[in-house]
Amino acid sequence: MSLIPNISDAEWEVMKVLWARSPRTANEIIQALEDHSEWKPKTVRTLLNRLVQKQAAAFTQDGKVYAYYPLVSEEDCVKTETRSFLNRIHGGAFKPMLANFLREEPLTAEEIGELKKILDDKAL
Amino acid sequence: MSLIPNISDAEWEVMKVLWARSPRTANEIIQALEDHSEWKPKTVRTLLNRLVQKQAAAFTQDGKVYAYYPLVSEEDCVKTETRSFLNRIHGGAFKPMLANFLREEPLTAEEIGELKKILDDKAL
DNA sequence: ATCCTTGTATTACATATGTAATCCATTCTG
DNA sequence: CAGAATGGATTACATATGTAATACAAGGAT
Repeated sequence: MSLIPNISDAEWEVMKVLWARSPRTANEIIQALEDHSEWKPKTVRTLLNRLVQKQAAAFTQDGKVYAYYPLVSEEDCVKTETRSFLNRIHGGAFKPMLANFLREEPLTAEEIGELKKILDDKAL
Repeated sequence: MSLIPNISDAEWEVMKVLWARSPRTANEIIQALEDHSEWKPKTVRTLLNRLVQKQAAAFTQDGKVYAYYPLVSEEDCVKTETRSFLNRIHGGAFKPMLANFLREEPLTAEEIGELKKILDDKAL
């Protein structure tokens, strides 16, 4: 039942890069993050180290260079985070949150259709 | 555009008590929390102080006793937290998260019906 | 062989958070 | 009035997190 470690906001950004493609060297990851963040290379390296410590990621060594890859799947992490979000905010109840957000969020007709289809499938 | 302060997990529990009914004295809040937490009274007082500092709550003084009340609405906080959750986990996109969870979560037929109704209303 | 470069390892430091304990002032009790 | 109890104010302390800088070691350049 592989426990998913807590992954902080900043770490999550790094994981997203790893999930998108891996393994990747530290420099590749730094590059990938330079686009949508202001992080200094050293910062990204710190985050990578922490992810390794937490066993959310690992690396293989090629010469002196490390290539990182995720140890936990995005799907599992998303599930874990969502569950903890639900527990925190909505006392664990899924439906109220959903109802709330279905009302709040702008959705296209098409999206609404897709969601209804999912519900239909589920109702079987 | 009243900014919602960051409210930590522990603080959120306290806010829930305030949202449920307020104003309440520190002792009443401590009592209310004793049921579903292991917190020592001093811990709850610390959390109350932090919430006041963050301007998420305030108190009126009656003699030596403080009665606390929320300064931010549950609805606004839930919205803020959910948005930040979506940004963090799903890159801001609502529908994928929803689709994911509609599939994962156990929902009763009745709940599915309600959700579909919300979607129908929304489709208009 | 030495110096520079580059990647990694170690260290830094402020703020947030969880979880209280101690200090202080005021009020109740005897 | 003196001591105890009670409630608030201040202080504590470890871990997490954001955000790096500095130290070190191995390999390439001269």
